[in-house]
Amino acid sequence: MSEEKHKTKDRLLDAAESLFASKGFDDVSIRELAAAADVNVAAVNYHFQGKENLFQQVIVRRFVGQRDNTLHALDGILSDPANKPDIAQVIKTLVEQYLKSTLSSPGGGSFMLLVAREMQSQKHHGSKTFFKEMVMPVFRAYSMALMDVRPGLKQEQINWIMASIVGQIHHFIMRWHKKSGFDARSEEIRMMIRMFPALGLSMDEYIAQVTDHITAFSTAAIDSLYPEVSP
Amino acid sequence: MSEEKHKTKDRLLDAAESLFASKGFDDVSIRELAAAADVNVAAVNYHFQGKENLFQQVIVRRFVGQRDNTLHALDGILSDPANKPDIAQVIKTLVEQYLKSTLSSPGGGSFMLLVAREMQSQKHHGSKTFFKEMVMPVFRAYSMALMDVRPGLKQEQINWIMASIVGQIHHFIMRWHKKSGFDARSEEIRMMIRMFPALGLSMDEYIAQVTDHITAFSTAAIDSLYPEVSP
DNA sequence: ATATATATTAAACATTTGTTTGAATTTTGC
DNA sequence: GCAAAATTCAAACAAATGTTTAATATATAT
Repeated sequence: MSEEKHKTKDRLLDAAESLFASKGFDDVSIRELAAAADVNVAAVNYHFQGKENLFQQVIVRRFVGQRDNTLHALDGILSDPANKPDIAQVIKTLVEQYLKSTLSSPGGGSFMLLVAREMQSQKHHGSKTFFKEMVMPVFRAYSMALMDVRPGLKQEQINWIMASIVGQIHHFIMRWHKKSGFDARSEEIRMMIRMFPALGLSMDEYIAQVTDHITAFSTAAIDSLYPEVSP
Repeated sequence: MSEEKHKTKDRLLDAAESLFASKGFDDVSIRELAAAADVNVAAVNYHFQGKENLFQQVIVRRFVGQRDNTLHALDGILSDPANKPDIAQVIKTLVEQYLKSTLSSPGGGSFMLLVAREMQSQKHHGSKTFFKEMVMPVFRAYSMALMDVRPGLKQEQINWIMASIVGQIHHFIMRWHKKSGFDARSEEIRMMIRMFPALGLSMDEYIAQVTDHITAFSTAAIDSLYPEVSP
C-alpha cells in the first residue's frame, strides 16, 4: 500500500463525506458515491465491506480531528495562566468550534450536520463507539470546564445547560442547511429570511452572529438561574 | 360517501400518521402502510394519488387542530381579565403545547416529531403551504404575545429568542425519540441516561421537567438580556 | 521475469421501491 | 332489481437499491 494520495480508498472517503453530509445516509446511493469518486461501484464493497462501514469510517476519520480540535481549544483558554476564563468564554468556545466545523468540510459539505443528524436520528448507522469515543469526551470536557468556572454548579444542572446549548446549536445549523435546500429565488426562502433575517447573511456572518447570540443567551440564563457564589 | 368510521381512507390516514411519525417519510413503504391499515397496496394511490400526497394530508389533518389548540391556549392566558400574563407564562404555554402534542398522537406515535423532522429536513415532502399555513401563524401569534408582555422587545430580538426556544424544544423531543430507538436494556440507553438522567423518567414526567427547564432557562435569559423597562 | 497477491472492471443478482393495470366486487342512484 | 359508478384486489411493471461474481488488469515480491 503506497503513500500516494488520490488512491481509490481516499477518493471514496472524500466523496462520501461530502455527499453524506449534504444529503444524509439514506439519500446517497453507492452508484452516486462511485460516480463522484470516479471509481467502480464494486469499490465500496471491496474497500469498505459495505455502505454502513464506509459511513462509520467517514465519521471517525474526521470527527477524531474535530474532537481533538475542540478539546484543544478548550484547553487553550483553560490553561493560559494570563487568562482567567469565565463561563461566556467556555460557551463561546464550544459554540464556535461546533459551528466552524460546519465550514471546514471538503467539497463545501457540512460535516457537523452529519453528526447532528446522527445524534438525532433514531437509526444508528454510526459505530457503537461513536457515542463513547466522540460525544462523551467532548461533553465531559466541557462539563468539567463549566464546573471549573462555576464551582457551585452541580452535574445535574450542567446536563440541562448543555442540552439547551447543544439544542440551540443544532437548530441553527439545521436552519441554515434547510435554507440551502431551497432555490435561492423561491418563495420559501423569502419567507424564511423574512422570519429570520440572519439567514440572508453570508455563512461567516451567520456563524458569528449565531455564536454571539447563543453565548449571550445561555450565559445570561446561567448567570441568572445559578448565580455565582460571592467570594 | 358514508359517515361511517373505519373506512379505508381513514384507516390509511391513521396508520400513516403513526408510521410516518415513528419512522419518517422515507422509511415507511406503501406496503407497510397498507398492511398496517389492512387495505390493499393500491388503495394509497387510489385514494391519495401517491405517497407524498398522503403525507401532506396527514400533516394538514392533524396540524390544523394542533395549531388551533396552540393559538387557543395562548388566547386563553392573554384574554383572561383576571390574569396579568408574564413572559414565563407565554413561553410555558408554547413549550407545553408543543410537547403535549407529542403524546396526543394515536398509536403512540410522536406527531410533533413529524413536524420537527419536516422543519429540519432539507427535503420538502410537506405541501408548499405548510410553512405559510402552519408555522407562520403560530410564530406570529407568539411573537405578538411576547411583544405584548414585553413592549420593549423588537422583532429582531424576538426572532432570536424564538429560535433559541424552538431549538431547545426540538432537541428535547429528538432526544426522547432517539432513546426510544434503542433497546431498553442496551448499553447505549444506559449511557444516554447516565449523561442525561431525565431520560429515565416517564414521558409525562419528562415533559413536565423539560417544560420547566426551557421556561426557566429562556425566561432568565430574556429577563437578563432585555430587562423590562421600569414603569 | 515470473508467480503471487492486490485492485479494478462490467455484468448480473436478488430485493425493494412507488405505481399501474384490468378484472372482480361492492356500493350507489333510480 | 338493475345499470352505473365507486371501490377493492391480485398481479405485474419499471426503476432503483446494496451486493456479489468472475474475468481482467495492475502492482508487488522474490
